[in-house]
Amino acid sequence: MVSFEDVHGGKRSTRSFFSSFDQEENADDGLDEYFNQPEKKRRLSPDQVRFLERSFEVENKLEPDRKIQLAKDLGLQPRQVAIWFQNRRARWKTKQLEKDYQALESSFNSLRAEYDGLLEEKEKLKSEVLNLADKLLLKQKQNGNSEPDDTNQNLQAPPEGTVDSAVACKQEDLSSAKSDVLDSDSPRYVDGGHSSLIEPGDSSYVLEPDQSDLSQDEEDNFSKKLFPPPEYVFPKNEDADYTNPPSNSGYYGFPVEDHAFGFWSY
DNA sequence: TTGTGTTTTATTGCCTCC
DNA sequence: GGAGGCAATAAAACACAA
Repeated sequence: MVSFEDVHGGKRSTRSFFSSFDQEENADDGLDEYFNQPEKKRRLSPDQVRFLERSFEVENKLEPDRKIQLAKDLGLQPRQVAIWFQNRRARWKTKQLEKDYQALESSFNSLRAEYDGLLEEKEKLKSEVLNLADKLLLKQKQNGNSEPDDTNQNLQAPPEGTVDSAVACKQEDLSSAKSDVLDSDSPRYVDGGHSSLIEPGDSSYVLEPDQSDLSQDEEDNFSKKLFPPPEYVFPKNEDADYTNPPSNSGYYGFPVEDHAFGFWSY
């Protein structure tokens, strides 16, 4: 049992919401004023908040018995305790969403860098192929052989699109690699939520394929793979429930290191 | 002191579960 | 149908720059 009767400090009062008049405002002249004016909100004292925080760390849901006991210990109304826990869970969830967003953002950024590198490599290889084809043609002309035989034909520059198809295959690998990363590192959302994180029109939607090189079909496939629909990015996972903050009763829904509660600072 | 942005406490309305 | 949870929101309390 912890008493918070004497923790009032400074401007703050730790009186319970509906019992405040029984302390310093219980004089006759104060009663009328008390009942005629709507009660002002009063912040909890730092000690009360600390106590509630510790309790929240132990278990973020509030059973009726525990609520009553906490209210007794803190000199608050049970309803105030319930409200505090409700708001605290909401803050916890917001914080978790921020963390999730940051994780996804950094994953996206690294994939974008990888993609840019591959694009660059693709251009290099492409020009190398063209260069070699030119050399080959030149050699053939020098040999005075205006009609290349079958062997030489095989060495000629590839028909338009061949190189890009090869590159497209690479890009396919990249996009599957991307989904692999998201599969393994990203949190799962039961309802496929968070799909708005990366959307066309969003300022973060900057990753654009080199479409000039792709046929229409390839373009379609490419963008589908690079920007899969939300359910592809966040496959359903029965094990995850991101709607529920951690509780001691079992599943947390987030990686273990996210559940230390230590991140919450006041 | 005052204007403004942020945080905290509390309410409301809807939903789900028993 | 009641209890309890959540999202959205209001409003008081607080922090802080100008």
